[in-house]
Parts: sequence; structure tokens; C-alpha cells
Amino acid sequence: MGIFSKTCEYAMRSVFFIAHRTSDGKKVGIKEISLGIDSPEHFLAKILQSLSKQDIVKSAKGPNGGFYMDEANLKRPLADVVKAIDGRKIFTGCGLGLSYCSEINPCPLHNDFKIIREKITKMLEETSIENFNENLNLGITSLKK
Amino acid sequence: MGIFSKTCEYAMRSVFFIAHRTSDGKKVGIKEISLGIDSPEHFLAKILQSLSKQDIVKSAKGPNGGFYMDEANLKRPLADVVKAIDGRKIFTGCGLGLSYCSEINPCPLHNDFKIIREKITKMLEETSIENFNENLNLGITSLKK
DNA sequence: ATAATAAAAGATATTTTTATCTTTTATTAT
DNA sequence: ATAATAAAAGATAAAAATATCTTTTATTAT
Repeated sequence: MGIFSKTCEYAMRSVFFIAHRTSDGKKVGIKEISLGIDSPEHFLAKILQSLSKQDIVKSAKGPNGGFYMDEANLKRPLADVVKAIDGRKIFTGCGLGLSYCSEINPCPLHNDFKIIREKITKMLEETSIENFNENLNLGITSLKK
Repeated sequence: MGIFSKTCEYAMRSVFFIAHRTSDGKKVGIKEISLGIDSPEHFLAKILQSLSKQDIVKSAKGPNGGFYMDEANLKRPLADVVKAIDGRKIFTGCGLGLSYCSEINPCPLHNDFKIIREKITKMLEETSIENFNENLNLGITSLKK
């Protein structure tokens, strides 16, 4: 297990992929996405259904249909994707899993962990999907094998 | 899901608890530990068996038996507990779950994520169980509800 | 030696996550 | 209108994580 669930990893990869592939205004189908990000097709379908409902991505049925993103979607922070799939635990949860843990009643890891949580939050909240996508479009970063 | 698996959370909590409770040279039993850290008893037993095999904690069977830690155990970094249970993924893994991701072939999150991984690694490697335990002994931090 | 204690080990069960397969619905082009 | 397309939705399955219960082994005190 990494920082994010596997489901969330697929979600982020697919969002980057969709953003990358539809900058020309076209749409991209699930088969192509799952191939492009190396994920199981039907499992990804579920994930994208969820992301679509939560307005992280847009979708259209029928011929020439597929997934795409509008300007508002692209401007959303990556944090929204993470929250949509994994919830808020990574932003607020205690490192030891203690629900009562807080500033007044800190667990042994609390202070160190707080700094890490803040870094993660900052990284995910302060950068939009569009931002992350920039380097992808420039070929500096990659989703491929 | 947080940063660590639930199993790993129990492991860390139990290690802190054992360190805290056996500073007087005594041992502490599994029932008391599971009560003290609010974990399922038999599940924790499995975890402690594993930690014991990996020499993170010591154990003794029979009357007056239980779990304890020696000086060497206490001096180990918390990272050893995490590695023993969750493996090395959190220290080295890609945020998007891409196995090929590296400095030469970075994923979109790579550079931001690297910084976070380094912070986590630093926090877990550079502080011993004993260190974390200090504040616990002073009553500054807590494992209790 | 025997009984009591406590961890180790083994077996099984439950829950959650991840994955697959099938049917339905909406949309488009003919 | 009809057929083709592609996502949505529903049903089921497999794998992994978490949890529980029982039996065995080692140790201690009597």
C-alpha cells in the first residue's frame, strides 16, 4: 500500500491521461484510457463513473462519446480527485489511526506527522490538474511504461 | 486508508505501549497491550509474533512472561517497525503507483512526491522508538482514548 | 511431576478492496 | 426508425486485509 489506494492511483492517472489526450477538444474512450494508464478496463469504468458523478471529469455516451474535461475541471486541484476516491483521511487523519488525536491530545507522532500532512495537502491543494498536465504535455513527465 | 495500514498502526501503537510500560524492566501481556491501544487481541497477537520474529520486540512465554524491549530494540528507528509490517513502499514507491517511475522517467507527481517521501523517511529513520517514547513517558503525548 | 500461565501457531471467518462480466441506457449516424 | 457506439449500471468473483477462535508449546511456580 502506498500513500493512496490503488483505486485512487488509477483515478489520478486517468485524470492526467484524459486531460492530456483531450486538450484538442476531442474525447477519449475507456478502452484507450485503460490501455494508456495500464489499468483493468471495467474497474476503471467504475472509477470514472464515480469521478463523472462528482464532476471531476465529463462524459458523453454514444458514438464519438467518451471522457473529457472542461476548463473548470482542469482547474480543480488534484486534491479533489483524492478526496473523491480516498476521502479526507490523508489530509486530516492521525498517523497512528487514533481518532481522538489532536493538538490538545497529541499522539507520539502528532507533531512530526502534522508537518507531513501539511506538505501533502499543500502539494495536492495548490496545484491544479492542469498544472500537473503541463509537464506531461511537454514530454517532461510520463504515464507510460 | 491512511499513510500506514491498520496493521502497521497497531504495530506502532503497541511498540510505543510496550516501551512505555516496560521501562521498569517488567513485561506486559497481550491482553493489557490490546486493551491499552484499543486493538483486537488476537489480531495484535499475530502482529507481535511477527515483530518478535523480526527482533523489534522481545517476548517470553509462561508465567511472568509477556512482551518487552531491550536497549537495542528501543534504539531502533520507527522506520524498522514500518518496514517490518508495510514494507518499503512508503519510502520508495511512486505516488501514482508506477513501477518504472524514476528520476529519468518521472511521473507527473514525481518531484513533489519525492520531497514528501524524504520527509517521511527522515521522520521515521532519524527518530528512535525511545525518542518517541520520551514525550509519552512525560505525559506530553498519549495513546489513550 | 503437575498445574497454571502466556505466547506461538494453526485454522477459519469476515470485511474491504480490487477485478470481471453482463445488461441497460443514451446518443449518434445512417 | 434502425443499427452501431460508448458510457452507466448491475451482478458476481477473486484477492487482500482484518478479525476471531482453538490448539500447541514453552516456562514458571507449586
